[in-house]
Amino acid sequence: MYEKYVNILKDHSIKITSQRLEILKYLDEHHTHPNVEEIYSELKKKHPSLSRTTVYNSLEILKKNRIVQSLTISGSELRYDIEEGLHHHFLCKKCGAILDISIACPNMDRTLDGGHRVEEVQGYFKGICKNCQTKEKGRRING
Amino acid sequence: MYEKYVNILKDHSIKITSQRLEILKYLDEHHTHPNVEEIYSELKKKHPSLSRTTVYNSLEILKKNRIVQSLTISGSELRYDIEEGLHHHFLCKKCGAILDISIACPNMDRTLDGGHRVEEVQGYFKGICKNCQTKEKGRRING
DNA sequence: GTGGCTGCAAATCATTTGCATATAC
DNA sequence: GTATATGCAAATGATTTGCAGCCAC
Repeated sequence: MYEKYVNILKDHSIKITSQRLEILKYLDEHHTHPNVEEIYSELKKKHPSLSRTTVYNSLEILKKNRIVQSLTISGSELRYDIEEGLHHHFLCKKCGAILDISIACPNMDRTLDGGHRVEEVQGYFKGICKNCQTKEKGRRING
Repeated sequence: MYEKYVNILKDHSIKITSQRLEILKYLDEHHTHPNVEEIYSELKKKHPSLSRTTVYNSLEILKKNRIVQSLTISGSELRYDIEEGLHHHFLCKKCGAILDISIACPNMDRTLDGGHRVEEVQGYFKGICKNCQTKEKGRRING
């Protein structure tokens, strides 16, 4: 059950601990771009001794190994995401949901403006998601 | 001298105060994407009574009126930028500089993935800037 | 004249740090 | 057995809030 995650850690020569496995599993199973608090409080239910510090530490080492990435799209806290190929993100200003966006942006993967070497690319889109637009319409008197 | 900024505020029906004019002028004259602390400590020199709260408040009202935008690229604090047409940003992981990037990303200005309405777009690129690459080379024994 | 703005101090929230204990290898 | 990870509590840093006095309109 945890084999997949054990292997990921082994492949990167990261020491295997139950906390790291749980955090990795959580991110693999929840593509909701959770923040530290969400990961912490959710995992704390099953593993009451878990500390926030460990969540921070574990995410940091996973990030250094490019197994996860952190997003600054929300502005107030970091959000985490399993690395699964380049994709971008949409933040709904109404419900706060962060959604994966699959559009390709050309020109994103090379040297920029005369020589800046690019190592990471993140495209952030903000607006109102489909779902919240539907709700808006339903609430109005005249469509 | 402040006419330009007075007019910008007037155009948006924002009450004119010397603090707002100074902050707007600072952002117009410094395209370095400063954080609150930089704006505050720089302006404090000439206007010792200035408070951080006012810098926060002023930036907030300028942002609501789309005169400035805030960037989350640094991850630890907000950076501010005069709004001057869509452009993207590059963060140098070595020297911390944030540079304007002028490449155009197609597909960025429309409804996404079946209906999400996009109102803001920010493209963040991170890596090593041209200048820091030059320094790196100079420091090595063998090019 | 008054509602909105400024500036101060205290509060809040995410994250980091220091350190003693526990655990993977 | 030892270096590294965990967990706790305290510290830090950016931002927000509450509030009294001030100023633009």
